[in-house]
Amino acid sequence: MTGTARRPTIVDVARAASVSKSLVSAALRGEPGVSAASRSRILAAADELGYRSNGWAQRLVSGRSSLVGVLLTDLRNAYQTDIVNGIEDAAAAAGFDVVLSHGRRDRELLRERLASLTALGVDAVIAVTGHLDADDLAALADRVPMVVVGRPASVPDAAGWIRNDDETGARLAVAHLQERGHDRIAYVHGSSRPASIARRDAYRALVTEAREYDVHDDGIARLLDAVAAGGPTAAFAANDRIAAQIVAEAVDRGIRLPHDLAVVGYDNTELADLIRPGLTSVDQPRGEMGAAAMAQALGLLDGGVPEREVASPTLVVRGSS
Amino acid sequence: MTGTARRPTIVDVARAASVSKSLVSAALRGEPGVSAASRSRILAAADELGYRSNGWAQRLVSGRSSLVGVLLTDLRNAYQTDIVNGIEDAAAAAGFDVVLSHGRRDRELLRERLASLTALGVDAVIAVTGHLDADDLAALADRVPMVVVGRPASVPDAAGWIRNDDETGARLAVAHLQERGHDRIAYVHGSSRPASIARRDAYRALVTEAREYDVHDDGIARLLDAVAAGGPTAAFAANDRIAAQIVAEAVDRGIRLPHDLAVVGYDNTELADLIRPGLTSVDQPRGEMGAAAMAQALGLLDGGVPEREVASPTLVVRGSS
DNA sequence: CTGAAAGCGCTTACAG
DNA sequence: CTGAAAGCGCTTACAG
Repeated sequence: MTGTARRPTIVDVARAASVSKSLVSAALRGEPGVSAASRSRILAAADELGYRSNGWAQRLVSGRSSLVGVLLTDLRNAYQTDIVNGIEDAAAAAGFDVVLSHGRRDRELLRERLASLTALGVDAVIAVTGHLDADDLAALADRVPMVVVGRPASVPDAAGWIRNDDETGARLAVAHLQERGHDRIAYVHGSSRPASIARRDAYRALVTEAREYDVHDDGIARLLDAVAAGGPTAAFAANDRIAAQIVAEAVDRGIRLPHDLAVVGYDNTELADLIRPGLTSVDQPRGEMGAAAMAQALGLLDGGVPEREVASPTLVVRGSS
Repeated sequence: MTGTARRPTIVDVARAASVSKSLVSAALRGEPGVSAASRSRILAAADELGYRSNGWAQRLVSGRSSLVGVLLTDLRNAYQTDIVNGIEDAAAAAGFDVVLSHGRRDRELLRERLASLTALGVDAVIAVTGHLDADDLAALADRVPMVVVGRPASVPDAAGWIRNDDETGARLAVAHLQERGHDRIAYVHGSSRPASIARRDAYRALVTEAREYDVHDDGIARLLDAVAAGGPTAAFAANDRIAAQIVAEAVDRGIRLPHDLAVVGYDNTELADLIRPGLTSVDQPRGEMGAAAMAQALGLLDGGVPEREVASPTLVVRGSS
C-alpha cells in the first residue's frame, strides 16, 4: 500500500531536477537554449518519475489540438477504409493524430457525432459521408475547418469538397457493357442520393431505353424476372453491395453469369474480388482522395480557401461482364 | 471586415449578463442554486454570443474526459463493426463519447495508436484486437483502465478481457460437418494466433486424421487439389474471409459446393450472406461482447477488478454445408 | 542559459 | 443566491 500515486507533473520533475518548471517545459519540448547538463538531468528525472505530459493542459494553452476528426457513415462500408488510410498517412506526415467517429448511416446520429467531434476540440473535421447535407454541416463549417469526401445533397460554401466523378464512372461501366454487345442494360440502385442520381443520369444518356430498378422495391427480383423473360442482358449497379446481391440471387436462380446476365458494380471493394464470378467494378482513387482531403484540411487551417476537387475513376474488369 | 472574432469564453458571457463567471459556470452546468432570473439572463447571453465551452479546459480541471478510446485492428475486418456498435451504445448510455483508432493489422502501428489514445487522455481504452500481446498492453494497462476484446497472445493482469469461446465454436463447426456425414474434414488457417490455434486444437480433438492447410503456404490450392483427388470432403476455415476464398477458388475449378466440398467459416460476417453458396459460419455475440467490454471499462473506472469473460458462439447454417 | 510571472478557460471550495 | 480566490498543468513572453 503506497497510496494512490498522483500522476507526476512538470512541477515534480522541476523539483527532482532542481530547476524551474519553465526550464523543464523547454527541455521536454526540445527547445534549443537549454544546457546539455540541465537537459539530461531533466530528462532523467522525468523518466525516473514516469512523467507524461498532460494533453488537456497543452491543448488549452496552445489552442491547437493537432487532431483531425474523421466522421464515417458506416464502418460496414468497405469503400471508406482506403480513404481513411489516405487521410491517416497524410495526417501523420503533418504531425496530426486522427480520431474516427461513426454514424451508422443514421443522419441523426451522424449529426451528433459531428457535434461531439467539434466539442472534442479537433482542429479540423473530414466528413466521409453522403448522408448529411449542407444544413447539417453548415453550422460547424463556420466554426471549424471542414472538408467533405463523397457526395452529399449539398456542401456548405465554407467547406472543402472532394468526390469522384460519378458521371464518368457510370459512363465507363455502361460503355464497357455496350462494347461487350449488350444493348438492353438495366440500372439498379438503392437510394436517391446524389451519387446514385448522377450515375443514373449518365446511364440514361447512354442507353436507348432506361430500365431502372430499386432494390427497396423488390428490384432485384423484378430484374431477374425480366432477365428470364428475355429482357435486360446486363445490369449496372449503383454500388458493389447491390451488385453482389444481384449476383447472389442470379446464382440462386440458375442464371448464368456473365452469359445470361452481365453485372458491373461501383467502388471496387474487397467484395468484388471475393464473390464469383468476380465483379467488374468502377474504382475510385480512394487513397488519393483521402490524402487530398487531409491536404485541404491543412490548407484551410493555414487560412486557405475551400476547394472543390473531382477525382477520376477507372474500370476494373472481372468475370461478371 | 470585423476582424478575427476571438471565441467567446465564460468571462465574456459573465460580462454580458452582468454576473460573475462562477455563476455562469454554475448556470451552464445546470446546477441547482441559481435564481431563475440569472439563469435565463446567462443562457440568453451565452446563446447570443455563440458561446461553446472549451473541452480542454473542462477536462483539465475536472480530470475526466468522459472519453473511451477504441483501438481497432483493421477497419476492413467486418467482424468488428457490431462490437463497436455494442460499445457505442453502452458508452452513450453511460454518458461517454467513443473515439476510434485504427491500426491496420500492423503491430507497430497498433502500438503507436494505443499510445496516442492514452496521450489524448481517454478515461479508458478498449482494444479490439488479437494482434497485440501483453508486452504491448501492459505498460498502458497500469496507467489507464483497459479491456481487451478478442484473443491476443496474452492479456496483462490489470486489463479486463472478453472473448468468444473458440473451442466451442470449432466444435460446433466440426460436429455439424460430421453430422452431415463428412469424415474427412480439413482445417484451413491463415495465422498461428491464439484464436486460430484454439480452433485448430478443438478440431484435432474431433477428427480421426488432421488435414491442415495454411493459406500463406498455397494452402487453398493444395486443399482443392486434394479434394479433386478424393481427399477431404469438407473444410473448416479459421474465419469467413478464408472460407470465402476457398469457395471462390472452388467455384473457379468447377468443384460443386456443398456436394463435392462443404465449407464452414467463422465470424458470420456480412460476407457469409453475400457469397454463393451462402456460407455456414460460427457466430460470436458481437453486440453483447462490445457492451460487456464497455461495462467492464466502467467497472474498472469505478475501482473494480479486471474480469475474464467468455461468450458463447452459435452456428448459423447456410448453403455451403 | 535560467527563473518568476502571467495566463489559457474552466471548476471547486469557501465566504458572504 | 452570488462573488472572489485559488488552482488544474502547461506555455509564453520577459527579465536577468
